[in-house]
Amino acid sequence: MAHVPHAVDSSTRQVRTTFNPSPIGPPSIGLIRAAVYNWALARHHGGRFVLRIEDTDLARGRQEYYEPLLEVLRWLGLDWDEGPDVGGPNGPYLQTQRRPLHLDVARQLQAAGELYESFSTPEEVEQRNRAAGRHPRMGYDNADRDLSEARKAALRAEGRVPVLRLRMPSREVVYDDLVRGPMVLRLDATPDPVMVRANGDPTFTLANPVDDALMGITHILRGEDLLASVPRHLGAYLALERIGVARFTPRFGHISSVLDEQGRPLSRAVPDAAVLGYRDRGFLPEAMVNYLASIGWTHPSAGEIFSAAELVEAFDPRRIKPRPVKLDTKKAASMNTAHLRALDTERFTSALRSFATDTGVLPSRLDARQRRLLRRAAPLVRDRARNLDEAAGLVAFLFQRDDSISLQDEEIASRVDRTALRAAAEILADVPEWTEETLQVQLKDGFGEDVAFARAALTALRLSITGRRVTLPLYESLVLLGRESSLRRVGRALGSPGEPAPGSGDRGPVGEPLPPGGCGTAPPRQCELV
RNA sequence: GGCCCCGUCGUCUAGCGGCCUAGGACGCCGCCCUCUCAAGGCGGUAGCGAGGGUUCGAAUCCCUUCGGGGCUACCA
Repeated sequence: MAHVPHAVDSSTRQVRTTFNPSPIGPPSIGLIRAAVYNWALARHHGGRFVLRIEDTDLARGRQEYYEPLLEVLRWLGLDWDEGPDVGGPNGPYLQTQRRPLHLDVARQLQAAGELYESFSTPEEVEQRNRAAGRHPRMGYDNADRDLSEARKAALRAEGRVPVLRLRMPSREVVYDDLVRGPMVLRLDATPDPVMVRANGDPTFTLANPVDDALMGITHILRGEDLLASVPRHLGAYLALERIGVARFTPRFGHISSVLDEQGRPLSRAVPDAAVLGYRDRGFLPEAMVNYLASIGWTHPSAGEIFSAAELVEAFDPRRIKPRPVKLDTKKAASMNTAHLRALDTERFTSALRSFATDTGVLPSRLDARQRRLLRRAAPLVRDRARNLDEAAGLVAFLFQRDDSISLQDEEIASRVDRTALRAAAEILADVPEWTEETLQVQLKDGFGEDVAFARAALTALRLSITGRRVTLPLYESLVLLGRESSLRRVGRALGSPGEPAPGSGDRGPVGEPLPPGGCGTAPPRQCELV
């Protein structure tokens, strides 16, 4: 007979969701996607988002992965209401510190007869399965459920130490998955699971439900690999409810795994799996949240590009696709571009500035002139860079010293047509006023009808003032850089007297940051002092 | 072996019995813009795994089958 577990009524109970990662590797796409969903669910309902670190796997858990976990969540703006750093009334939030709690609950469970001592070793279980003609991988056969005290004493006398197993109820339940809908589960098809190991350690099957129960978690969105352990968890909650530790069974939702390009479950070895890597490659946090949420979830009306606020507003776990999804970094990149273009100048400038500072393209302190430069360049950059990394590259030339622009790169050097550049330099030298319009008119007039020559000259000009092939629009770049610096850079490219010739090799590398208060367009004297 | 999940263009996705000769996005291909690298604009390519039902009508419901994945631990 089917039995519906005590359901959570989200209309009367505050929604409390949780994210409980194990720090066993760099935070991955799949893992953080779960965080996004749980966070969005809590925020959607005006509930609480609880962070708990399941660091009990000492063998695999590493302290070095703990901090990156919090770092990712902070970067993405997935703020937690309870957990490490912020505390809360249901702590501690590090699972290793909750061991006394787990063991105390285990004692209560055992006293109530929910847990029993089991002496069978895995080898014995397998032997019994074979002997009985069952498949060896059938699992534990519940053989120790009703051992007499005398028998237990005898086994103990042999030096055996028992594990504590949960007595699974023999009944069917209708389990309604938050993302997959209802399914019928036979709880007794699952062998009685170990809750406390022989060495006294609690297992995940005990610790996880106990912690979630104690923390009042109402909804849990987790990986589909845990779908198979739902019966065990349901059994655990039923027992916890009976002894009064849990007041209800939370709702579970199982999200699919993320696959690599070949369709294999994403492993930590895949570089693109690491979320922080995207940040380092110039992703905007809002774009990352968008992409993460988009792995299997679609906004009902906003289209593919949506903000965190829109995600929260519309989030419904039933819209999460249950099927596995391949990682698509190109799609992620295009989303990032879309978010970048959507930024207003203010926000774009500050995003660019902090990224460029972190990557060393900009000095950590900008003077007023540099700030103005950055601000003026920002709108130009925003409409052509596809990510912050490119954006930083596009503005780099404005903050480099004139003598650090390198044309050494073969690829670049070969594109500099010296004759055409000389012609451009001559025109530039006589430009009456240094504005986009004037520059454009003068240069165009100067080149006459020869399109190929004009193209060569403009290319050479771009290369010599920026040292890069892909740049901001040329005339704007010249104006931004200023007459002095522009002419000096062109002169250097031509190898003017007194200046090192191209390829002479004594210039700093492209991208070399200026010292604080650098001198991109400052008077020559100051620059040469540096 | 058992239990469970999943299956629409290359990829992600819309679709929840007629609006679908299947829509969108990314990718890819092509074109346009251009006396500058880009960025951008426009267009094209391509899919309901298969077979049976149910129905006037199925991508949508049912069954079977094939394929992919998970679990079957004193890992989490």
